[in-house]
Amino acid sequence: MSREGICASPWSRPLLRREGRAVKRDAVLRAAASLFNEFGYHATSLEMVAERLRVTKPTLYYYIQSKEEILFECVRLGLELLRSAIARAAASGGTAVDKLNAAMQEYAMIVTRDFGMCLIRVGEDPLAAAGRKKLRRLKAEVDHEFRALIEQGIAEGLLAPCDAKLAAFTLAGALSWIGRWYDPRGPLSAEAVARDSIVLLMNGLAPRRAASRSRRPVLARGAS
Amino acid sequence: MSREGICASPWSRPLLRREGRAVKRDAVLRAAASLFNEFGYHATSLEMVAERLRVTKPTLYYYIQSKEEILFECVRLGLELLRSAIARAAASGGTAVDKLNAAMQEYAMIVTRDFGMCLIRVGEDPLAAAGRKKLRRLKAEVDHEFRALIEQGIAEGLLAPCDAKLAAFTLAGALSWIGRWYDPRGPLSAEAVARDSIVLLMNGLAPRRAASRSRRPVLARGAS
DNA sequence: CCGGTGGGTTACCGCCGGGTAACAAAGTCG
DNA sequence: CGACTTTGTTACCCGGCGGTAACCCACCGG
Repeated sequence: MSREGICASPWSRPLLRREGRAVKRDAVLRAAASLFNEFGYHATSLEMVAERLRVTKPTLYYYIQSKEEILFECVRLGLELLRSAIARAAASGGTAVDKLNAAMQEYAMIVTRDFGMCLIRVGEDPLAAAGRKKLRRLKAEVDHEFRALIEQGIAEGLLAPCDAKLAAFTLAGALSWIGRWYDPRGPLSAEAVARDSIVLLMNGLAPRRAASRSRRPVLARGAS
Repeated sequence: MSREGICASPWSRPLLRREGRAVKRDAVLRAAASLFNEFGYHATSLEMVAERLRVTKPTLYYYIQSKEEILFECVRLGLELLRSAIARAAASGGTAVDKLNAAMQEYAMIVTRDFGMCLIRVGEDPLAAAGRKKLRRLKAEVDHEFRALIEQGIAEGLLAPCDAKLAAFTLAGALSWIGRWYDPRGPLSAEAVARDSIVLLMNGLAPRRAASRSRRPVLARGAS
C-alpha cells in the first residue's frame, strides 16, 4: 500500500512488460483522478492522461471503455475506500465514540488522496443517469453507516442527542471540505489537520465548562 | 431582493424592452450560475444559457464578453455576498459570539442560492491564471474576516482557545458543504439546516456537562 | 418620412476532444 | 523458425461548442 500520487507509470520502464493488466488499468485510473482533481473532469482530456503516463491516447482505450468509465471507477473506488474504512472502524473494539473518531480520522485521510479527493472535487455529477444512480446508492450506504455510528453514540449516552442525519451531513461536510483545499505538497500533514478538525467537531467552538466554571453553553438559537 | 432562482427572464415578456442593460446582464449571470450549479461549468453550453432565457446565443455576447467572464462574475458576486454579510455581522452589536453566529447563518444561506452555490460548486478553478488570482485574493479576504471574528471570540473568552485558522477552515467547510447537497426544492428550509448545523458546530458532538454531570469531554487524541 | 442606433437574429467558422480503424512491433508457443 | 495474441502506434473522423460576421427591425429624433 505505497502512497498514492507518486504515480510512476508502469510504462516508464520501456521494457519489462509483464505487469498484468490490472496494474496498468489502476495506473490509468490514478493518473486520471489526479488530473481530474487538478483541472476538473471536462477540462481534462484523455490526451493529458495519456501524456502523464508516457503513452498515446488509444492505448488508454485498451484498458478502459470510455472517459465516463474512468470517472465512474474513480468515484466508486473513493466510495469503496470510505465504506471499508467506516466498516473497519465500526467493527473495531471500544465505545461508539472511539469508533466514530477512528472513522472520522480515516475519512479525512482518504479525501486527501487521489480517489477520495476525486469523489469530493468531481463527484458523480458529470455521469449519465445510470452510473450516477449507482454511485448515489453507494454514497447513501456510506452515509448510513456513518450515521449509524452517531446514533449508536447517542444511544450509549456518549454523544449529545441531536438529529443524527443532519449531524452526519455536517460532520462529513466539514471533513469532506478538507479534500477541497488540502495540498499534499503543503506544510501541514493530513493527520494533523484531521486530528485538529475532529477535536473541534467533537468539542465544539464554545468553551467546555471543565475549566472555566461559569459560562453557560452558547445556544445560538437567537441568530438572525 | 426577490428570491433568486425564480429567474423569469426579462425577455419573457416579448415587448416592454426598457429594462436597462444591468438587469438583463444580471439575468444572464443568474441563469448561467443556475445551470453551472446543475451541470457544471464545462458541461454547460452558452446555448443552454440562451435557451433558458428564451434568447439566442449571440445575444448573450451583447451583455458579456466571454464564457470565462460569466463564471468570473458569478464567483465574484458570490464572494461579494459573503464578504458583505460577514462585514455586516461584524459591524452589528453584541458579543463576538453573536456576530459569529449571525455571520455563519448568513454564510449558510448564501451558499444555498445561485451565486453562492456557484462559488462552492464550481469555484474559480476553471478560470485562467489572472482571474483565478483575483478571486483567490477575495477568498482570502473573506476567510480573514471570518477568522478575525473567531479570534475576537477567543480573546473575549467566549470561545475555546484553538487554532483560529484551522477552525475557520473547518467551520466554513461544514457550512460550504451545505451548498453541495442542499436542494431548494426539497423539504428542508435553508434556515433550519443552517441553524441546526451551527448549533452542532458551536456545541460539538460530545455532550455538554450542563445536564449529564460526570462525563469528561471527549479528547479524540487517541484515534487509531 | 427617414436615417441612425440599440438589441436581436441567422448562418457560419475553426478548433478541440472523444472515439475508431488500420497497422506495427514484440512476445509466446508449437 | 513461423503463426497467433498482446500491446501500442499513427492517422483519421465527426460532432459540439466558443466565438464572429453580417444582416434585420423596431423605435426615436428631426
